[in-house]
Amino acid sequence: MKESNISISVIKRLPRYYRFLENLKNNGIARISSNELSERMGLTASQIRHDFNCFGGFGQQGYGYNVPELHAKIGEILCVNREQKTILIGAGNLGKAVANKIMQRQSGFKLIGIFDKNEAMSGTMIHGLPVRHVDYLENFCIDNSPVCAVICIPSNDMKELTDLLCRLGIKSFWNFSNYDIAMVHPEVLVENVHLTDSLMTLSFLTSSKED
Amino acid sequence: MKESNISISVIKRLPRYYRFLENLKNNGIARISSNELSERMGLTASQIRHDFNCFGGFGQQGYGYNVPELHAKIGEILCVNREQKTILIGAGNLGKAVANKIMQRQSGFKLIGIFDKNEAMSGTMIHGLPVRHVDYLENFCIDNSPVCAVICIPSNDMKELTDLLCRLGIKSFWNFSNYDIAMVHPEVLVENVHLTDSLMTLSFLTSSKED
DNA sequence: TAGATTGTTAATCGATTAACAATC
DNA sequence: TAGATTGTTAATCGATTAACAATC
Repeated sequence: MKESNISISVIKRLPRYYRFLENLKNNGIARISSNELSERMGLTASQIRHDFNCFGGFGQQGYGYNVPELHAKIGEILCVNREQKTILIGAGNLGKAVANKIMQRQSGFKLIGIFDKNEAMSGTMIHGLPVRHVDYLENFCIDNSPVCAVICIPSNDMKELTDLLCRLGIKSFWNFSNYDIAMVHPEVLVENVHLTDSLMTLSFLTSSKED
Repeated sequence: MKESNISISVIKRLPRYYRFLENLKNNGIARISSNELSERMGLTASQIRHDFNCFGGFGQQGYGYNVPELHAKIGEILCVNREQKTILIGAGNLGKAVANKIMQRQSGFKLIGIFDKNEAMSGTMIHGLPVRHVDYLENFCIDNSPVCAVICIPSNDMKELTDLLCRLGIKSFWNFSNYDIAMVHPEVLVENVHLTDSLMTLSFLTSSKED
C-alpha cells in the first residue's frame, strides 16, 4: 500500500486542489502561499499545509508553493496520467454524459468499450466507440481485460451484472446506480455517485435554512 | 433554523437511510433493529441509533424501528414532498440525465423550465417541458419565480449567469460545473457534484491499493 | 540579515463508538 | 416477568486548527 497513512478526508480534497492549481497555472500564476490559496479555496492555511505535507515537502519556506510543480505532483499522486482500461455499462443520457467526462481530460481512465441492453443502440457511435449489446460483454472482457467498469444503468439488473463483472476481473467501479456493490463485493473498489442523495441533501438544507 | 444542531455528516447519511428503508418497505419488511440495519448498511448500530436520535425517538425499546414509519419520517425531514420550483440550465446529455433524476421520484424539487444556449435545441421537449433559449431566462424567472437552479453547463459562462440567477431570486443551486458558486455567493445554498473529482478519487484509490 | 512562509507538533474540536440504564 | 432493543451519556478516536521553530 502506497501512501497508506493518508486519511480519506485528505484524499477527497486532492482533486479540488488539483483543479484550483490547474486554474492558477492556466492564469500564469507561478507561486502561491498556503495563505493565499486558503482564501481562494475557503479552507484554512493550516489545513492546506497539513494536507500537502502528507505527501512530502512540496513547498519552500519563505516562498510558498510552486504552482506548476505542485499541480504536477498532485496529478502524479492521483495518477491522472494512467489509462486504466474502462468499460461503460449503459449508454443513456447519463452514460453519454459520463463518457464525455472520462474522455474530456486525463483522469486516469481510458474508455475502451460501451455496452447497452437496448438493441436499438447497438452500433451507434459514442466518442468513436461503438455501443455493443451486453450479450457481448463477457467475450469483450475476456479479450480486452478491462479493470474498471462505469455503471450507468438502474439497480434492477445489477446483482447479476456485478457478479459477472467481478468474475471477469473488474477491480474498480464508478457506480451511478443505487445498487450497493461494495456491500456484496468487498474485494473491489467502489466510488459511488448518488445523484438523488445529493439533491435530497440540498432539499434538507434549503428547508432547514428557511425557518 | 430548524434542526440546527444536526451535523453535516448526519445530514449526508439521511438520503442513504431513506433509500435503504424504502427498499425494506418495498420488500414488506415492517420492523428492523438498529443492529440488523447496521449489518445491511455497513454502519455501526450505535451510529444508526445516534443518527436517528438527532431527530427524536423514532424507535421503540425492545422492538426496534417501524420501517414505513421511519421511512416517512426521514422523508419529512428531507422534505421530499415539497415541490420547489426549479430550472435547469444546459440541456445536453448531463442536463437530460439530471432532468430524469429530478422527475423520477419525489426529491423536493419540481422542474418548471429548461434552458440552453444552443439555438438548435430550442423548442425540443424534455419530459414535457420545452427547451428555451437562455435569452428568455430572465423573463421566465420574473414570471415564474423559481428558487432553485440546476447547472449543467461548463464553467466558462458561469460568472455572468450565476450573478444573474442570484439577482433573479434563485436561492439554491445543484451545481455540476466546476465554477465555485459558494465562494462568490455565500448567501445561496450550493450542492456541488464534481464528477471528475469522484473519478480521480477512484484513480487514487486504485493506484494506492496496487502496491 | 530580516521577512516570509513552510513543516510539524501540540491543542482543540467534533464525530464515532462503547456501554448501559431505561423501557417496551 | 424476562428478553430485546432503544435512548443517551461517557470514552475514544480522528480530523482540524493553532502555534511556532526551522529555514529559505
